Parts: sequence; C-alpha cells; structure tokens
Amino acid sequence: MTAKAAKLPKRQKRVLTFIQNYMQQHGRPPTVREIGEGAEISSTSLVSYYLKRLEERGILSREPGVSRGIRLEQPFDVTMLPEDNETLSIPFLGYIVASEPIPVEPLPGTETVEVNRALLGRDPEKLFALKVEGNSMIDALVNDGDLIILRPQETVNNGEMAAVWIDSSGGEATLKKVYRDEGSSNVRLVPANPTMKPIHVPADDVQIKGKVVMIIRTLE
Amino acid sequence: MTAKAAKLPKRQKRVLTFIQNYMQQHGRPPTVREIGEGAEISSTSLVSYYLKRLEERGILSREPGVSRGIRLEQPFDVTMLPEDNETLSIPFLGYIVASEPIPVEPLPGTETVEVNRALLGRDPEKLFALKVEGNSMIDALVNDGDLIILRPQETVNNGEMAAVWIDSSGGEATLKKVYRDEGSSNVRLVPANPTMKPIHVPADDVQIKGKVVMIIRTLE
DNA sequence: CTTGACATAGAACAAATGTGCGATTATAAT
DNA sequence: ATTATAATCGCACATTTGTTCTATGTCAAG
Repeated sequence: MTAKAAKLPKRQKRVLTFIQNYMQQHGRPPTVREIGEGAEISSTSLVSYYLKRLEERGILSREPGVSRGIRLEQPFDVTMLPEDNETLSIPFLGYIVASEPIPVEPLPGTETVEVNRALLGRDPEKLFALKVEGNSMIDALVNDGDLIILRPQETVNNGEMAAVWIDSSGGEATLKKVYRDEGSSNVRLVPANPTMKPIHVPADDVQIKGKVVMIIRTLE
Repeated sequence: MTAKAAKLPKRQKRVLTFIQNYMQQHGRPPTVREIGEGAEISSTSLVSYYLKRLEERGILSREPGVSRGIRLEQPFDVTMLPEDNETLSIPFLGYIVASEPIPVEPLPGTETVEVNRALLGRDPEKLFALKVEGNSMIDALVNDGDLIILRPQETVNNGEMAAVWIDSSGGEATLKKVYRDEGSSNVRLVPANPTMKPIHVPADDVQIKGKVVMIIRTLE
C-alpha cells in the first residue's frame, strides 16, 4: 500500500475498503448509494464529497455523470480474474534426452507453454518445461513427446520425482524418484513403474536439476 | 455435451466480445446502450434480447433493474490470454478402474476441469475427463491419479489409444492402442509400453468408450 | 469569541440506464 | 401456402443513479 492512503480519515478509509470489497465480490464498481449503504454514510452528497477527496489524493478516478464511474488506481485495482482459472506462461527450455545434459537456462526468445495455475503448487513462476525425446524415460511412465513441468531444485524430499543428471559413464539424464538412505553414500533412484528395479549411484555423481511437478501427454 | 460457446450466432458473439473487451478496458461492465453502440446493434431492446439469449446459455448472468448488471460466468471471465490459449471446461465424469464400467454419461452437477484449448485437437467441446484409480493402467504409462481426457468414440484408427471395456471374464477397463488386423475376428490391444506384449481379444468382446487425447499427471 | 475551512446531511432535480410493448421481417416447420 | 417461432427494431416509460443546492455542525487559527 502506497503513501497515498497514509493517514486517511476513518470515513474515507471505510469508503475505500467498501469499494475494494464490492469490486471483488460483484465484478463492477458500486453506485454512490451503494457506497452510502455499505460504508454507513447517510447521504449521497457526502459520499460524493469523500470520492472527490479520494480522487484528489490520486487513489481513484471518476467519470462524471456515468453510472458506477469509479475506478481504483494502482495498486488499488482489483483483478477480475478468478485466480483458479488463470494460466501461467512457463518457459520451454528444450528437450530432455538420456544422452544430453538437461537444459536449465532460458535463452533469449525462449518459447513458453501455458498451464493452468490451479494445477500447480507454490512458486509457479519459477517453473520451466521440457519435452521428452525418445523412449529412454519409459521407466518413469513418461513417453516420447510428453511435456514435463519442473521446479528448479538441487535437492528433493525422499520419494519425489526429479530430473537427474548422472555424471558417471559419460553422463545420463533420467527421471526418477530420489531417495537418500541414511548411513549410505549412494543415492537410490527408483523408477515410477513399480515393476522395475531401482539403481544405486554414488551421491557425488548425481545432480538434481529440477523436481517434476507435472506431466502432460497430448495424443493428437 | 457441448461447450457453451459452440455455434454462437454472429451477433451474440459480437456482443460477448464487446463485453469482454469493455471489461478489460474500463474495469466495469458496459451499459445496454454502450453495448448497442460498440456491437453496432440499433436498439436497446435488441441488446436486451441478445443478453437474455447469452444468459440462457449460461455464458453470463444479469441483475434485473441494476445499472451495468451484467456478469460474465466462467470460463468467459475476462482473461488477458490470447484467444488460442483459452481454456475449455471439460466435464469430469469420474474414475476409471480396471474392474468397473467406464463412466460415459454426465450426471447433474457434473464437475469440470479446465484445459487449455490450444492443447486440444478438433471438436474439443465433446471431450470428457476421467481420473485413474489404482495401478492397473501402468502398462499404458498411466499412473494412479493421472487425469485423462477422452473423446467419445466407438471406433478408433489403428494405433490410437482408447479406453476399452472388455466384456469377457466379468468385464475389465483398460487403456490400450487398438488394432483391427485384416482377416482376423480378434482385436489386438497393445500397451503403450513397448517392452510389454499385446493381447488379442474377440472383437465382439471389446467396447471402445473413447479415444484418449491427453494425459495430465500432477505430482504436487 | 470570531471567523473561515472542512465535514456532514437531506432533498430535489437532471441524466443515465434498463425494461417492456407493439410492430415488422426473416426463417423454419408443416 | 400457411403457420409458428425467432430475429429485428423504434420508442415510451419506469427506475436507477449522479449532481447540485441549501443548511447545519465541528474544529483550528487568530
């Protein structure tokens, strides 16, 4: 909240709060009479008087003679978007292939993919997307062409799936559930497919590039 | 089952587009007269007529006798997204489990899931969604909890993945690539995992409930 | 104590806005 | 060809909404 609202008289503050709440709830500004009712101000001329004061402070602007002609200025604008249907542009960094390093840096002119925010967890703005090339991720129940969404993380909790680069043997990218067992210097990498066996790799040879948060497979 | 905006008459579409743009630009809904001016409709009663039609379709709602008493319903809320990133509400019909019939009919009060239109192919308004319960779809590279989007179809082209109900042995639901081999009365059902073997089933025992068009796996 | 600025309030009025009626035309069904 | 329904339109009217006028109260400065 900016300095503009600092030391706002009680009644003006009530008017402003009412307008903000009304905007959120109704998707439109209130009328002068609605403000009077909601902020307990007995006359329309007094509401007008307060709106004029708030306009002078730059908190809102008015269009004379227009119904509901009140507009909150930033940062008082209230977004009309229902939050759960917003999508997010996630940078698409390239392809994940078993034999090549996993891309983690965006380049100029990076493509993006749109994903519904409702399907994502916290810090969605840090996510990036990779597309799977080849059948090497089959043991993760991930197919050639699948889109995976990741959060850049160098560690994950036991049992979480990550994009992992294994240094030994010339380097290999894989998607697996990662476990650091107590008392062991190895990392256990477990395929998502419960019918397949885990592998054990020295912890020093393993680089976690990101945690997998979503997999999208389009078949058309 | 159709998406709400399918086959909207040209003038209603103009009205809707005008309202959306006006909301974005002004932060409030337009008046009936502003809609008339902006969408080139000559009378207020005709604008009212179109608003009534749009309300009947569930695209918007109105408050009688209130100035600017128009509210766009989801998924027609004003969005900053370019048009090809619009989302579509797809009816979520329930769960697909190996041992139970595949749901294909929507019930009253059906939930929906939002999916980006850009990720879908043709006729997106016919699609429905199911969630996978259990590990029985692992051979399709589909995990417990995955969301699958399907188009209701009773036949698919060779090699396309479908939700299939097999009548024999008391009934079984499965997700497999379907092949009708020439000169054979059997259907060949091929797992998506290329390391696993196909099964052959008499064609009469197989009911295709829908073609799989997308699989979404959320890991958080 | 006086004065001026600001705050408060009711009510009337003008303008904006939504609704409904009646009429005409277009389209689809029989 | 007839009939029913949908689409189109102008206009009058009712209601909502914003503005203005006038009056009164409060508070700070001189």
